[in-house]
Amino acid sequence: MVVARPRIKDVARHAGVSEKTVSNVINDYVHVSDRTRRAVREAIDHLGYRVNLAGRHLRTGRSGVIALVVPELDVPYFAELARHVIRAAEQCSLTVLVHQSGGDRGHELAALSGFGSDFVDGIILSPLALTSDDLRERAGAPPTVLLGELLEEGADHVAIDNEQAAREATEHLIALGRRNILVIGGRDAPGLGTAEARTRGYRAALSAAGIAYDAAALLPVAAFRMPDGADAVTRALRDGARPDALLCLNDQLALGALRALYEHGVRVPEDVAVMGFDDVEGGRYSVPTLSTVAPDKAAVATSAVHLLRHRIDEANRPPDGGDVTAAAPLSPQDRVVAHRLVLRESTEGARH
Amino acid sequence: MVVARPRIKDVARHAGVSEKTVSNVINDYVHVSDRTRRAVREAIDHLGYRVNLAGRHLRTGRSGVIALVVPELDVPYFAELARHVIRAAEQCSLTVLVHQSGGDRGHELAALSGFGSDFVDGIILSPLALTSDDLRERAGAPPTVLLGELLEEGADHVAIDNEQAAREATEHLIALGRRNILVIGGRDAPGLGTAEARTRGYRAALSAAGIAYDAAALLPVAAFRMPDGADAVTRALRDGARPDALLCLNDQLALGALRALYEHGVRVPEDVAVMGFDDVEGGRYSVPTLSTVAPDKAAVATSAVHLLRHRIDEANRPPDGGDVTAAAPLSPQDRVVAHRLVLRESTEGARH
DNA sequence: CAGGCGTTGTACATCGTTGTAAAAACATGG
DNA sequence: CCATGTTTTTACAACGATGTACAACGCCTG
Repeated sequence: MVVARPRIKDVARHAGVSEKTVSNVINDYVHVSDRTRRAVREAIDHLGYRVNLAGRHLRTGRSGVIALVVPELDVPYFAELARHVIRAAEQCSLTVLVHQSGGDRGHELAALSGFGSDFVDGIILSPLALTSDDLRERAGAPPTVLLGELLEEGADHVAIDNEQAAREATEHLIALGRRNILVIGGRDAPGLGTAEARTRGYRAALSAAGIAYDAAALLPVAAFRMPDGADAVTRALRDGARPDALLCLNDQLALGALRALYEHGVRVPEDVAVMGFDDVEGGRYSVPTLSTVAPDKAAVATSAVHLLRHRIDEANRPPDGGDVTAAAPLSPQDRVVAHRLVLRESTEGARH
Repeated sequence: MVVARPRIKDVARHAGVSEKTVSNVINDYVHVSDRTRRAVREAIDHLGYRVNLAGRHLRTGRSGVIALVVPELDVPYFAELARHVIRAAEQCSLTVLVHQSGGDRGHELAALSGFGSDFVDGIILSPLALTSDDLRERAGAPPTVLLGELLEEGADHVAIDNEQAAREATEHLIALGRRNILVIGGRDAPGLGTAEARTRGYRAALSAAGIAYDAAALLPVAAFRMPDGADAVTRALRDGARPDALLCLNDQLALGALRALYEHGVRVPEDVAVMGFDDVEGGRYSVPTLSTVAPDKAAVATSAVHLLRHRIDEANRPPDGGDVTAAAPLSPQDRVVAHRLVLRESTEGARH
């Protein structure tokens, strides 16, 4: 026969105290004598009690679950990021629910306001299709941290300095003597996304080096995945482009590009140097290995999680009894995380 | 000012009915007159009501959340699988919590019995380190579906026919005239894991072709990732092995192996043919592209989710009033999902 | 030793929903 | 018009935990 799981009342009875006292012990309330604390702990261990999260959730309004919303989990960058986020959340006693938006605005919106609001304590969102307007109207939504370029003033976000990173990457290519640099995934809109920021960095580097900028160097892509990178390169070559370098706005595009270049008999890096972004594992084992901009993914994840944790606690503090010492609600945070250039064969060639 | 979210009682008041009636409408209870049903629907829309999952969870004991437990999310196979599982779960109105076990038995055990039991309605577990004993003792755990080789009789599980798949892959290599086939990640234990099953298939193919089996052909790895594949190959070559084919027990090992072979100036497939397992996207763009065993991942995911959904509903049905028509509890299911060989450059060479 | 204060412990109500059981409303047939 | 059966609706009590408010206790001080 299956023994029913013990409840707080069973522990209370077993320890000879009230239910509330057990609750106090569980929640590390200060004013509990060592004697009773020990007794309760013992009862808990003895019965194998563990709190029922449904009850706690209903009572406290917090579930201990946060949502991570990414476009696609099978894009390695997001998978690696998710891994770090889950790890970091664990440290903060949070559990992570992973959602995929498919880069779809509807899904992202739903994530932002909808499904979560009574189930999830907070949201970490890596937006692809959202606009600033969407963000502005998120009333009643749980605390949210955005990953990637800042879309809207009032929101917390965590990212590397994409413009600067792209500039450094481009400067590296220029330093190699390359002048005709195509940008796979580049976008010259005034927009606020990551692609736009990286494109700005590219232009800044060109301009600083006195190289003319040609909008035709930006090759748009439907998605940031390998097939798109391969297609873009194939199309460009067929259209007569003769680049001596590619700045690919993520590693998936770059890996697809490497493949397409190989198929066209173009040597990397001799004929064309290739840079990516993200430093995914695949780029460390490709042929040739891929030079890339490596964001500190662990730092992105921990920053986002800690920031979110802070917001959650903040939102849950008693409605401020005018206590002057109480920390004022934190102003919107822009956390910039470190990145570095990782130079490998696709720009520097094999070591001898 | 923020308006508090409406509760069921607000809807009830607004529609002029009892709370229970609202609940009945929400849950599509049959005996509600069309008139009241409409009125309640209208009130719901008008107030923008949405059920509070905490309350429902506490009352019903079900959260609508299932856990997916994989060793590491940044192994592309698991990321791709997770994507499919999340999709499939969505179809069944289930939400997915992703856990990473790190291939650690402790974590897997915790997943199996611990954290979930009052929070998660069911578990999909891709075990790496669990033993049959661990599985047998999962009392009081929520319904569980295992992915991968069957570890224990009483458990539901979903997998491809790993032994057969490995046999086909090996036969393909043999048909190419290869005789000296190393198995990266091979394991000859009597064990029950996926690696063991694939190794059996390899041996069966050798034996059928009259090729002698040498246990030294099995190259153990610490993990099933690119570095391990590269290391294994490097070590083997240094030790004087001169294989003409590699059967890598997953694509990550294979991609690592490709890189190592390249570094040693070994041509693929001319000198050494390489096969992997899983058909991850990386293998479609590697140089050379990777021949592999492609499991129907979407089918694995949907089978697992549907099976789990079934178990959850089953576990929640009223304790059977002797109704003869009630479906008997399903016996443990072994679902075998289709796979196929995908032949690419790493065994067949480039097309001309 | 009364009075005051800070520490420990408890009774009770409550979070939002749904199952139970029974009442109310409605139909049907004699 | 009443007995009978079938819908439709409702009151009430849970589910398990914790916040509030207060009682009990010990200790110190005057």
